[in-house]
Amino acid sequence: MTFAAKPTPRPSSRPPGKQRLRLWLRILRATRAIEAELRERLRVQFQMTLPQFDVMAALARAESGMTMTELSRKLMVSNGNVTGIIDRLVNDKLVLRQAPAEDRRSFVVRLTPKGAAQFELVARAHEDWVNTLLADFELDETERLIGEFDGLADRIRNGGTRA
Amino acid sequence: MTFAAKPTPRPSSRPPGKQRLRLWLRILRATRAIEAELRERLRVQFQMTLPQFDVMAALARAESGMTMTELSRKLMVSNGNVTGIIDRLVNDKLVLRQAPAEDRRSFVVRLTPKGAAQFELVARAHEDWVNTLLADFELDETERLIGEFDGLADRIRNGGTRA
DNA sequence: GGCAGTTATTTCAAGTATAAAATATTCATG
DNA sequence: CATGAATATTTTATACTTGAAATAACTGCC
Repeated sequence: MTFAAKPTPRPSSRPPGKQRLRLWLRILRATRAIEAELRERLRVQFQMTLPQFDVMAALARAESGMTMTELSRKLMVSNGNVTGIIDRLVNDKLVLRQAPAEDRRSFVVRLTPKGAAQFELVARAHEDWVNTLLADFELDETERLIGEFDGLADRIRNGGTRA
Repeated sequence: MTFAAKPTPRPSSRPPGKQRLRLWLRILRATRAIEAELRERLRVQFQMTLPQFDVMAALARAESGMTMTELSRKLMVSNGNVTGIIDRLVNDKLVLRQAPAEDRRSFVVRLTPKGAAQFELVARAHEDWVNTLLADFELDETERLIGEFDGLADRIRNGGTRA
């Protein structure tokens, strides 16, 4: 049996390799490129911003609406931020706030019929765009990556609080 | 918010069109979680924003400085955006603009000695943070993912302009 | 030389983003 | 049932972000 043919410095005690950093930078660049592309298409074809679409997508999946805090956590943006996005969507009559009787601190936010109808349209296009943009990934490759990224966000969130 | 393990709805039975969308949403969430964590640590430990760090990182790698446009392309943010970030860094004496003699339209931006020294400090911490946050990925897994994400941003960018 | 077209940067308006403070409400507990 | 802690949202100040328009400077061509 032979050891590595490569001139590795020290296999056992590798210094904090830069590989994960390299991976992070690549993921970051790819994410930004995809977001830029989606943002541009949403703007040109549907006169809608990406955050607005994100909010509507979350609401479309929530049968009984969501509170501001739930939206904030789901989308991983600050709570103060959600206020402004919802304000504009309410202004455009795509979303409405309703006050639940049991807790007057909170609002439940949901899509209006107009909002739901418009979202259906946009969502179809959006899914196609993502399929095109990620066409590099074959089906089984996609499955494997889904597994590798699954729960990562939550682990980072929960692990990060103690450090 | 609860994160009950999903019942794994038999991947093969899902329409293939949705898989890439699912992958995209997971990548997006993970990226946002990592960015939030890095931003928080930069703020608390170094009183620095993430975009400012990104700019300094790009400059630290560029021996002879970069122009505004080069920075904008490298970081994939709009050109107008770079102006404000550089303004603040110049104000903090971490970066300086210098006018090249041959083209008076452009500036070359580079780190000051103070900026370079500070960046060294921050970069070490940043690398450790990323290593910790991406600790889920083993070395060979990391290598494979680097390969899969390599060039994706550029392909999206170049392919996206004509569509 | 003069002028059209391109390139580099800044400015602008609007929207997004954060953290922290302020408000309002609910809950637990004594 | 008072009151202090916790929760939900908005407000505020600052920073980031974009796309488009405005400036300024370079290039090529006649």
